[in-house]
Amino acid sequence: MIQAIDRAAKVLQLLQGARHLGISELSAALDLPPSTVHGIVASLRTHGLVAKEPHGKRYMLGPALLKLSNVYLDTLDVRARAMRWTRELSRRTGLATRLGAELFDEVIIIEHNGRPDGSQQMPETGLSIPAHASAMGKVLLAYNPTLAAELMRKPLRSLTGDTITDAAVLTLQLAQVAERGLASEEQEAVLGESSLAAPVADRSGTVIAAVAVVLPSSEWPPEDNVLNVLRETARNISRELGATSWPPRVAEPEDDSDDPEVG
Amino acid sequence: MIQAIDRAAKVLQLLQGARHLGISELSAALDLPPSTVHGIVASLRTHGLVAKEPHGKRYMLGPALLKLSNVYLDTLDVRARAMRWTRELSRRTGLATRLGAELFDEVIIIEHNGRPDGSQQMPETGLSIPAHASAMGKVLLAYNPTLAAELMRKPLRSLTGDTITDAAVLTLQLAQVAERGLASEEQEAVLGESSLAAPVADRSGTVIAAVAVVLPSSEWPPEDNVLNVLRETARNISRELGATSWPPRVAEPEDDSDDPEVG
DNA sequence: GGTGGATATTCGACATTATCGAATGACATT
DNA sequence: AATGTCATTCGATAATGTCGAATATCCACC
Repeated sequence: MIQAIDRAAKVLQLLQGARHLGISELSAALDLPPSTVHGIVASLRTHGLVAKEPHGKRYMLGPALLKLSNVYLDTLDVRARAMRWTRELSRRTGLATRLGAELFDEVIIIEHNGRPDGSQQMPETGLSIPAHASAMGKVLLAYNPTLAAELMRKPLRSLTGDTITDAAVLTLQLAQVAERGLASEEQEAVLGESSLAAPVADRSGTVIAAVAVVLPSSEWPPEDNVLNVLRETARNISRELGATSWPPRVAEPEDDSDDPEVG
Repeated sequence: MIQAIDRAAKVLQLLQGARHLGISELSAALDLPPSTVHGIVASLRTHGLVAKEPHGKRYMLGPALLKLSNVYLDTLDVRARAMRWTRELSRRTGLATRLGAELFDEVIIIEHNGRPDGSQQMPETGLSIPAHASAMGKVLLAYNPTLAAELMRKPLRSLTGDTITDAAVLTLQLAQVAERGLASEEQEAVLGESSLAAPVADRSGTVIAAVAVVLPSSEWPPEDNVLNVLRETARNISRELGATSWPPRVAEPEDDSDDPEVG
């Protein structure tokens, strides 16, 4: 781990959390001298990863991140392949759909289709949700025991009254998810919103993403039809990626322990 | 400039261009030993800024960038304030609209509204266009001589047959843009697509963004009405940001020479 | 199915490199 | 107008990242 890069990344993370920070604030948060932080920020700035506030002296995230992120999305094979299927899923169920990938202890939405009812909806691509509070997250965790173990080393943060905060309960659910090839969540992340997710596997059988349908809790539980169409969608995407069987098998915990590969 | 951070940023840039690269390819591109590059990539990877291909040994951009970029967009005051105005602009003109910010020698689209005709259109947020080939870019350059000078130090890349590649011609246009408070571009970036842009200023009178309408070249030139509504939109956004006059004045070249602040 | 080549990865000594503290400069606030 | 806060610059020190050789791993070809 290269120290300077680690510190630079931490600066980005801090700005991600606080939006606007001055050198002294960063300096305090990182427990580093202001001059050191200044050097780091200046370096990030020359690459557009950080920008100075128009007239204040605080710093914020920079525009280069937007460009990088756009390329990131383009790079994702799953996303390109999944798009037509998630659109169809949305059409056939009348529900909003999501495609999510793992980002440490969160799920990040890499594709989103609003409900096809024409109502004005916020695009959700780029949002991230704590994995343990999300149906997609449960899917990703269920098929990746290493990740699940890592996640449960810290206490589970509560987002609503219904968020699972007990590791034992979560573990139990994950086992069921792996068995059924389907995860659900009722108002565990957002009040009034529930979801259902299924695993997407690639050629090697590794689960690399999750598809989900999102529905108002007032419409819970969903019809069997929704479950079937969701499953079918996950299987179709997986097949298009070269997976031979579905639902996939749970990966063996790797001896090579650190963070799992993402794609 | 901290060396390690500079190199890390270059790795991100390379991955932005090539999507998938192995250590040896990066090593060759950066002219650094593989072990050094490996260390850099490993550091970026622990922060999710870079990810390993699911089963290959090459690397790609990581999901953390998507999250950062989402926060970046949320951070932008201009964007939040401009949204209702650009939507109205789109509605009143029947055209696609964009809001753009400066990213070195490019303009990056930070907000996009498709044509309100209901046709299927690709979201453009996050796309970047060489500044000299874009109406928004011309606006940003016209009000920032330092940036314009910097940009013309390298030859201007041609994107279509109509792209301005002659610095003298561009300089002339920029002067006109600053005078009129309006820039235009006919198929200089994309064949069949032309656009018109106006400056957005903040409280201090600094031009921090540009609004644009995009129209098929077949509909060129636009009606006077479009020009007026565009101007009105730019003025309204600027006023909402606290600008007192519009169009803004051209900033004096700063003695403090390096890259201008972005917001 | 076995072998060879290429590529990624690990490790430790060295010297380059980033770090830090003090001094300066800019700003805002009283 | 003066004082405090904060960002920024600069140069010496030693901690840090860099590099090359050795090893492991993966692929492709035979």
